[in-house]
Amino acid sequence: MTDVPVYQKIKREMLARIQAGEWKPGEVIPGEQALSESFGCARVTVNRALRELAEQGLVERKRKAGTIVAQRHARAESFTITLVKDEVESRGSEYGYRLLDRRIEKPNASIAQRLNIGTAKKALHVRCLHFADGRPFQLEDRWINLDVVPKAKTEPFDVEGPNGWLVERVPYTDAEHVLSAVNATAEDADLLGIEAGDALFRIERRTWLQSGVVTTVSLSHPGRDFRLQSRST
Amino acid sequence: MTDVPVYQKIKREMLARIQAGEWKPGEVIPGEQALSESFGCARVTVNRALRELAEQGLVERKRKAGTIVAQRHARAESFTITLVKDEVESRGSEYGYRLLDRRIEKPNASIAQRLNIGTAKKALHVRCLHFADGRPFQLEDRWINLDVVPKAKTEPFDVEGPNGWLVERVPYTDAEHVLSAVNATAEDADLLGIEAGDALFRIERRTWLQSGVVTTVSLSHPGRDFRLQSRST
DNA sequence: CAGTGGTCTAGACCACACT
DNA sequence: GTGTGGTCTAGACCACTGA
Repeated sequence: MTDVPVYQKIKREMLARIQAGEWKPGEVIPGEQALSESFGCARVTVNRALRELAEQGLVERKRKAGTIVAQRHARAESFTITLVKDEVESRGSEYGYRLLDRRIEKPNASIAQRLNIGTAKKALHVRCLHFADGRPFQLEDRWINLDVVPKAKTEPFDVEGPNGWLVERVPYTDAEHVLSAVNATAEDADLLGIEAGDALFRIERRTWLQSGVVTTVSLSHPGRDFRLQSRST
Repeated sequence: MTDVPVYQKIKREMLARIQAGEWKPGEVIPGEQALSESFGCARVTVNRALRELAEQGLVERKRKAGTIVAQRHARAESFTITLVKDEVESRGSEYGYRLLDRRIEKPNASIAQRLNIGTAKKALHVRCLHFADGRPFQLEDRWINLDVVPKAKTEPFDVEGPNGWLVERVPYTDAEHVLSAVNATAEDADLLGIEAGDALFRIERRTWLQSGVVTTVSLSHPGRDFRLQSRST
């Protein structure tokens, strides 16, 4: 009963103080030193509690300035984005894959900008479909920067999607994700076996290796089959 | 240049080993004790590196069994879900609010289940609109459990939305979020000033205070105006 | 039962950012 | 300058869980 870790107790206590209005948004709260004394524990323990609250977006920390209660009531929620194959199989469905096209071509201005290369430069463009029990589950439209991943040049991607291939072979240091809802174009609908205009849940991802963009991809899922879920405490 | 924290260097090194195939998925990696010796640092430092990798979903840790490289290539991505008002204002737009209806009524079976109350029990049902520069930005459809939040019974919600009201007054211990893409119904479209069938980005949230459900809400945004973004390293 | 990770402590040094 | 958070260490105890 009482073997809840000390740093968690402290987190709860501090949460309670924030919610009780004892510590107001924008206000500086006592320093780690002072808190550790009042809680009767080591400073590192208070530090961990505060660090986790900061990760969750409830407080903001700055050296010298101290820790302040976050102005905006925002909490960071964590969603797990899995590889399609795992996602499909975790639902108990059979995974399927089909390559649509694979071309080395010049990207348009928008894609070139996303890849951070010139429009004169060619890149690898792959489009493919992922199935769950034979039903289209995800439409993948990907561009790969051949400067960063030259070995992709000779990879046919006919039996394995570029997603898994990249994950297993190319490391990345940074990632960006954008989630959105869009209406399916006629082409999207045709490929996904749905009606034009149906809602799509789209995940756009870009990954970097140091300062170079590795790949940028758009993953579209029929809205009725896809959702992202998170649960936090 | 070289003042990167040790635990981060260790994280990178371990990431590299995983990506190089030196440590394979499902395989047990050396224990913290052994690693700290080989890295020439304290065990706590290795512990922090591994804890963070586990939070990101790259490894799984079990007592006694040790640490294994995660089977599924999954990474947890963190998205920040802000209060509508802050979201609108952070875009430099003017925030507006309008209450649509507020009733104390019996929920249908689905909602009753979500609130974890019987269908005979009444709950507070609030629907309202949030605007950005006069344009509908979010349609909120909320149910509040009056057993847990009795003081909501007398709150009119005519000038402030229930979202902000709850955040400031009612603490919660657990939260669940579900993100999805749906097509707007005729009613949704009418209220949001869009066409029926247009894609909506929907956030469904449920919060608990200990074991009781505080509230469940559906937040719908016109797809063309809304996206969630994350950036991680 | 025994090994592994989870947590805690007391003390320390340092970088940063405000004054 | 100087105080605050960021990080690190060496050593310790404990809970969990697989063998």
